[in-house]
This record gives sequence, C-alpha cells and structure tokens, in this order.
Amino acid sequence: MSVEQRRPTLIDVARLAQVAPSTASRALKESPRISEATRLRVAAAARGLGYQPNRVAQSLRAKTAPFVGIVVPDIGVTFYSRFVKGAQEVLQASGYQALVMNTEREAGHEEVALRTLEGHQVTGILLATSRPKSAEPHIPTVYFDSLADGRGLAQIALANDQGMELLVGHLAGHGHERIAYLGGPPIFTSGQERLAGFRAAAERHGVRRHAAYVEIADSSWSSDSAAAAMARLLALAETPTAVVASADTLAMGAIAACRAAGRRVPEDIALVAFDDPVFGPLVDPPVTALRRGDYELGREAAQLLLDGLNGEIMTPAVRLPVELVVRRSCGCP
Amino acid sequence: MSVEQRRPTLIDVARLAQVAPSTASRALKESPRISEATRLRVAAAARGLGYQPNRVAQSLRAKTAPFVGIVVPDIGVTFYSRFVKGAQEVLQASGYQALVMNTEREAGHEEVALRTLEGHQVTGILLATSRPKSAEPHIPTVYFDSLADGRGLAQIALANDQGMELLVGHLAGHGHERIAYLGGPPIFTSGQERLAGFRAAAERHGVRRHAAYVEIADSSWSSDSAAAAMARLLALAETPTAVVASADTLAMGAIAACRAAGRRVPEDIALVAFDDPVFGPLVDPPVTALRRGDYELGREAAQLLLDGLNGEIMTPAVRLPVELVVRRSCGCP
DNA sequence: CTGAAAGCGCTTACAG
DNA sequence: CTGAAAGCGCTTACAG
Repeated sequence: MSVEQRRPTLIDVARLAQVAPSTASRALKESPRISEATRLRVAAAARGLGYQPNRVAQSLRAKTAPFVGIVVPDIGVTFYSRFVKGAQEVLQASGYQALVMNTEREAGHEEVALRTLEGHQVTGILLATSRPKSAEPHIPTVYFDSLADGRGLAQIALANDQGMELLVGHLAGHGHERIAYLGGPPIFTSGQERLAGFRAAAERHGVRRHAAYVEIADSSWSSDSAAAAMARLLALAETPTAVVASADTLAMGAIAACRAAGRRVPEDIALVAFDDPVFGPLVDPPVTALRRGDYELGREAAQLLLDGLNGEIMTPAVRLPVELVVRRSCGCP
Repeated sequence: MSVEQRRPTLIDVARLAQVAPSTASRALKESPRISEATRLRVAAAARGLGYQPNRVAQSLRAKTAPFVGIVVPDIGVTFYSRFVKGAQEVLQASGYQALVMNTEREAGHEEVALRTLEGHQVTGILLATSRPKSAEPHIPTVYFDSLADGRGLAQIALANDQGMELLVGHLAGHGHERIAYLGGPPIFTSGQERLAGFRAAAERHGVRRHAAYVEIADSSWSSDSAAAAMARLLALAETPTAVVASADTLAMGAIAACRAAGRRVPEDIALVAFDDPVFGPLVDPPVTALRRGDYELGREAAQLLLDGLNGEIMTPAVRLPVELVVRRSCGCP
C-alpha cells in the first residue's frame, strides 16, 4: 500500500500555476474570458499534478449532479438489465452518468436507494417502483414498468393490453377455447394490466371464463413458482388446452412442469409468452412470444426524462407497442 | 409541477428547535453528550420539516462516502448481474450502498466510471476491468474476473484452470480424442486462463492438438459469433467429436449452429460449457456445465474489500473452486 | 451539555 | 482578463 497521498485540489493547481483559485477554475472549464497563456499554464499544472476535480464539492456548490439514478427491482431480470442499457445509452449521450440501484423488490431497499439518490442531488430518476403506495421523490422522476398514476414527470410501460390481445387472439385463432393465464401477482402495473388484458381479450374472443384457469406465480415471477402453478393447471380435471405466460421466466417454468408431467408442448398443451425468452429459439419447443422492447423502453424513458428536464410538456402515460413472434410452442405448423 | 421548494437544511432544523446547528447535528446522530430534551426537540423539528441530510455535504466534509462502486463490463450478462447481487448483499449488511456502473466493455466508459467513483469519494471499488493496461484507481479496489496482477487491494476469480480440467477430463473420459475449444478472446483473465487451462488439460489427457480446433468468439462473447465459430468447426474436413464452450452464451450459439447444420448434440458432436446456462435444463439438449458460483464470487469479493478496508492482510489472488454438473449434452447416458 | 468558528473543495457574482 | 470573498450544507475540534 502506498503512502496515503492527499489528492491534489484546485488550490494546488492554482498555486503551481501562480494564479488565483477562481482563475484556475475558469481556465479549466474553458470559460471564454481567460487568456490563452493562463489557460495553458493552468492546464499544464493540472496535468502535472494529476488533478481530478472533486465532484462532491462541485455537486455541493451546484446543488445538482450530472447523474441519473435508475432504480430497478431486480437487475438479474433480462427486462431490467436491458432497460438499463437502453437508458444508459441515451443518458450518456447527454452527459449524464447512470447510477444503477438494485432493490431486490424490497420496499425498504427502494426507500434507501431513493433517499441516497436524493441526498446525492442526482438530476433525475428512472424508477420501477416496488412500493405499493410510494411517496413521490423530490427529484424529477420517470416511472417505468411499475406506474404510479399522476406522479412524477412521466410514465412509460409496454402496451400490456395490446400484447395480451395478440397472444390470446392468436391462440383463439388456433381454435383454443380453454385458455389459462399464468402470471405474476397483480400488485404492480405489469401484473395488473396483463391479467386485466388477458380477461378482456378472452372475453372479446369468446373464450370460456374459468376461475381455476388463472394461476399466479410468486412476487419475483420465478420459474420455480411458475412450474408449481403449471403443475396445478395440469392436475385439473379439465385441463386447459393452452396457456398464456405473462413473462419469459414463467414460460420457462411452465415448460419445465409440462416436461416433468410428461405433457408435450404444443401437442398436448399450447404455450405463448409475453416476453420473448432470451434463448427462446433454442428452447424445446421454441416459444411463441412478443418481441422484446426492453432497450427501446429504456431509451424512451431516458428521453422522456431529458425532455421533462427541458420543460417540455409531458403526456400522461406513454405505451410502447408490442409485436408477436410466432414459433412452435403455440402449435403453428 | 409544484412550486420549487428549497429542501430543509440542518440550519432550518436548528432554528426550529432553537439550538445551534452543531447541537442539531449531534442530536441527530445520537452523540452521547446531548440532553434527552434537546434530542427530542431536534428530532421533532427534523420530522416536522421532513429533513433529510444532504449526503453531498456530508461526503465533502467526511472526505468519504458510504458507497462502494461496482464496475462491470456488461450488466446484461448473467455472471455480472449475479455477481452484483451477491456483492450488494454483503455490502448492504455492512452499511454500504452499491453503485453499479455498466461500461459496455469500453475502456473509455470504464475510465469515466472510475473517475466518477473517485470524484464521489466512494469507499471502495469492485472492478472487472475492460482496459488492457489499466492504471490503478486511487481508491481501495478489489479486481474480480478480469485480474490485474499486483494491483489493488485484492484479486478474485473463478478457478478457470480447474474448471477446464473438469470439462476436458470429463470428455476425455468419454473417449473423445478430437476436442475443440470455443472461447472468448484471450484478452482478459477469463479468456486467457480458460484457453491456457484447456490446452494444459488437453495435454494432460493426451488429446490431440490441432490448430483449427481453437475458435475464438467476439469480444462480447456473443452467441452469434459463437454460432459462426461453431459453423467453421463443423465445416472442417475432420470435425471435432466434442466442443468445450468457455461460457454459457457461447454454448447456446454452438447449439444453434449445430441445429442449423443438422448435427445432433450429443450424438454427432458432444458439448460442455464452462458456465451453466440459466435455463440449461430446458435447452435441448440439457447442457453439461460447471455450476455457477456467480453470487458467491460477488459475496467473496465484497468481503475481501471489507477486510482490506479493515486493514487485514490480503492474499495475492483468491480462486473460487468450481464443480461439474453432468447433463445430456456431453453424451452421458 | 451547548455554541461559535473553521473548513471540506469548488464556483460565481462582484470588483477591479 | 484576474482576484478576493462568499457560500453550498455539513461536522468536529475547541471553548465554555
């Protein structure tokens, strides 16, 4: 371990360049009213000392920091990691650093993450909340995926009902009349809207309603809980002929359960999924699903934040349309 | 948009509680030498105003912040997202917030991320570097996955050579003599050590060496590039009878290529992978691979950092042992 | 137990 | 074009 060295400060630079700190500050940020000679002298001094500005001091002074916090329930979920990457791309292009906070779907962690972000004077927040009744952060916030009506700068999510219409409509087109729904708990937007969307679409397509045909996985939308739910569906006296899984992880669990029960997909039971499994084409059978708009949602959410910061008027809630990709699991030839 | 409200400061709290700011500060952080009455009065004032301490000011004052930065090349890669979750678990238990930075494997982004973290006075950094010759951050750093010998507080990675020995040994035990390697570029630790480990293990097991039997994917270890590489292997006059993929994504690409070429796995060509594909058991065929130690590596790395901050002596480099999970893709009955 | 003062490192009106 | 001064919001020796 090397000797504890004090980081050089602007004062050190100014001293070495023989100017006042204020002049050094201006020279470093290319202010217009500075002589070329001074600028060069200061730049040389800064380089010589390996000067790096203290961002904490800058933030304290400016009362804001060029950061945008992205708060996600589970960074291990493909949807969220891709969202982060899409958002980051747009944010960095506008000079913001993305600060990712993973809450593990715990309201307490989210609370802490939000306070940390606020305390750090971040410029804005992109938030997929896991708190049933959340207070609005004191910083411009774009809610995504888990919406909180009326709060924040803007709201954006996938078109959950349109997606369900595509999925249910496709199965109904195959002649299915006993279609089950396997979804995440209807606590936040996606869970609620997909379930509601399924019900509405089922009704539109004349699909028989059956209480036992709605199965809910655990709150982390885990494959294991989906497998258990699927097993319950398969144990029914009158089993469904098709299943709509409201996420990729649930579809994977459902396939595993079918396999364990010796039921073939799609011959014995058809399956479609809301999110396209990442290795979808390699799964046996390849899964019919909606194309992922994850990156796009991230980019759009970031853009909404930037627009909002620029004072542009926001529409109440943005919906990203989805698109069906037909593969084998639905029983198409 | 509500009226721009100034956030209440400690001064506001002190004024309301009719004490000096210094007293308010002490009262809020439960300093011992404070009267119960004062403490209650200050607490009430803080609550009343909705006071939240300004972390930026605290950090500037303390010259350190209770944060640990985690810098990863690609948050969309399962290995890294799980690492983050494991590390975060340990860090939060010790009072640190994890700040995740995603570099997209770009040296420039990593540079910025590191400077941001330094500028923000984070207490420590967990770094999987993507810079060929990186300067050491001025903050206690634990290198993981991509090691940089001699630098930082500590170094930790999976036991790459032991893993390759398990994989090659298993295939050799099946009687394979023409074993190909499909890996990431040998630029950073994992790519280098796995390739070297493969070669050493192949030699130990008397596997024939053949220049064309080493295929390298692109630098993001993408499935697509692996599929292309696999296609090249399958086009060889004398094709290998088995392939070792040095990551889950590569294995997936390899399977896709085999399928596209009409070759059956494992009947026509056997396959094993270093990382267990997340939905491994659902892939056709289920992949024989090493059990993932991702979370564990994250936990260990975080613990190394905490130990190092406490002044404990560090060993030069920690290796996490791996373990083989046999499924169908290797040709086992 | 409480308060006045200094200072963390920077930036920006305000003078000159 | 350059400098002296104030202040961002906090904490902590130093007095009392």
